[in-house]
Amino acid sequence: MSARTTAVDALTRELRERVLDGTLPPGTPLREQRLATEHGLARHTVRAALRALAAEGLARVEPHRGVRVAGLGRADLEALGELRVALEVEGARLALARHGGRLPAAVHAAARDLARACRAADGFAPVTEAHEALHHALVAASGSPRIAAAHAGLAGELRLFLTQLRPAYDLEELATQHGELLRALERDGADVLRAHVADSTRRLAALL
Amino acid sequence: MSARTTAVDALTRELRERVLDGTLPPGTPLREQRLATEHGLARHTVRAALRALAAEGLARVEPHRGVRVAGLGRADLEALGELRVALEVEGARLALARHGGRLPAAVHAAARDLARACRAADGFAPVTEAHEALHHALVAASGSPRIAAAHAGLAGELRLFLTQLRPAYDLEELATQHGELLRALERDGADVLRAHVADSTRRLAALL
DNA sequence: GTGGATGGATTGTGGAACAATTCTCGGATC
DNA sequence: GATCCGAGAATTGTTCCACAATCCATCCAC
Repeated sequence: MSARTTAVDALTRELRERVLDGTLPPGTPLREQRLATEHGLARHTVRAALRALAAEGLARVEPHRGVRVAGLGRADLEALGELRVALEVEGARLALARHGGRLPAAVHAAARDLARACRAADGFAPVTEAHEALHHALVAASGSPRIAAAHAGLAGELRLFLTQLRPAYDLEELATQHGELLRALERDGADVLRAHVADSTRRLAALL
Repeated sequence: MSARTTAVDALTRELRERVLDGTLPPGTPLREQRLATEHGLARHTVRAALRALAAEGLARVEPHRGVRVAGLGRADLEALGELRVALEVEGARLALARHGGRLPAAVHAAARDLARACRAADGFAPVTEAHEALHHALVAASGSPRIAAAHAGLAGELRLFLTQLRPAYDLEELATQHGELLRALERDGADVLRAHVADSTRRLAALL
């Protein structure tokens, strides 16, 4: 029951939600005074929340000019994809090394969850969530907290792209494709992930 | 000439310096009121600077308990090393791919600078600086801004370890070792970096 | 000793104000 | 008409002060 959360955390969470669900489109200016009065908070609190949001890559702050919801371009998407490749490939490599060339049960479970979400087909959000969870489970299985943390920090940005682009995914294909991905990882090693992530980045870039 | 910088930036910079040169040893509590009066600033300003420092990994903030200079343990060092490997290996891979299997002139120049700094032997700082610059030049040559940015964000933390450990490096060896590293990269590909970084991490860990 | 009360220190937040900077827009100039 | 310019508005950066919430150390009762 305890509202075990600070005011700036609460505001950060709400703003993050609104950015990610598209209520606040990219480029929208986030004025301190306006947000403060709207939420019944002090400007300092709003400021802190805005900086936190910027640290997640969901907003950009220009000194003396305010902060606005982060916009996205093809270059940003590609750069983000390259960073994801770096983290996921090395994460997968460590995960495989730690578990004798196999992937741990948590990863396979995440793949099953994704398949289930694809079949259920009740909305887009559960699928992207399960997809994100699978990729993160893979990285988390590396046992490397910093790689996992860096990867988790990218989740928001990635979702920002997804909510903007609403890609036309074939859900059936998405499920089987990831099942095959896990098999290929255990058979051929971590590098097969490179093509997988690069391909999904390419698909998104095509929508820009 | 313009002091084209905000107060919080200035304080962040000063605190960063003091943390990195060892004036503020790990574990030192950074009290808001104390820093505010000492520097003639408002507590809010100090708070912002402390959050910025924490975002760089140089301080840790515990809610309602304040922030203190980041301490380091073996686990932290190893986790940092794994993240560096992820970024540097993929960065090097992209750099080689972009330049037809070679490394661009900027990287070779950085290696020469390192060799020069090692021979000059006037202090430790120039060597670690040149060493950092070489590794970053390698990653920057990837042309991937996000990978480069993530790598740059690790520089502070890495230096925090170095200033604490003062490893006994054979400077002659350091220079030749990195010259050989570049040759090996161009000959055998990016993966040779893994052993290089892992080895240097191991050396540091041995001092803990 | 163990298990609280209690008070001091520190962080979290609010409110108002002012300086510094950027933005806006109506004129003056060409 | 287009461009430059300056005054005022809007917004951010910062200070000061206050108070609630939380944590911490110490002392007391048992």
